[in-house]
Amino acid sequence: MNPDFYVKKLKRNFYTRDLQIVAKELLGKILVKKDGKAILSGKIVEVEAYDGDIDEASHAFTGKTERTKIMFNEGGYFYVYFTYGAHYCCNVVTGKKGRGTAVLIRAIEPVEGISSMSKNRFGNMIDEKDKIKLTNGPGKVCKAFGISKEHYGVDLTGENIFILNMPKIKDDEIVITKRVGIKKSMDLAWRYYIKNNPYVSKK
DNA sequence: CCACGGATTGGCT
DNA sequence: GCCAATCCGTGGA
Repeated sequence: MNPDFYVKKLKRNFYTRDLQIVAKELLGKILVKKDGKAILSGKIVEVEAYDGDIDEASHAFTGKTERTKIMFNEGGYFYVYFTYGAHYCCNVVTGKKGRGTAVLIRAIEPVEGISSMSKNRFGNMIDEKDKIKLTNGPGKVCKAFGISKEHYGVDLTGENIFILNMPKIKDDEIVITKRVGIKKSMDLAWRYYIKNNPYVSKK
């Protein structure tokens, strides 16, 4: 699908940088999950940044707890949480150890393993017209990729779940808005998505 | 110990 | 557009 020279796994030093930079640069990168022989992958098209220090909407805002402790690790780990009694959401931990920052992956454009994603989401193969519904939301991404609590704390520099490097999306192709679905710190414009991408969850 | 409510989704009015 | 579903982490008693 892509020339080999830029398709390679992101290393620790990508993730340990500043939250907002990592959030923005995650756009266009390819999330990969290996399930035995099966490979699920997709392009990250929408993210949100959460900062435990100054952001009341962040789960890390109240400090380190059993649920949030992975966010205080150095960047490059997976923070998976369960919400509304039904859905998992996945985040990429960023920054230096002790910072409590993470990037929520809100939407993905499927690349490989579309039939597996269909089964995970709907229990069977879907019509082409429904492909858009596979991964256009944070809960949907986790369902499609089969991500749940067992993936809490996974090291993204490992072999099971990782992200492939891709060329940076240009600034004029990135839309920056306020975040979605939160009731605190609503003024912060920490949501980033790829302009005109059909898999973005909301306009 | 117990009550509250959520970084959502999908179905119904 | 509105709202119920449905766990469980969190915080107050």
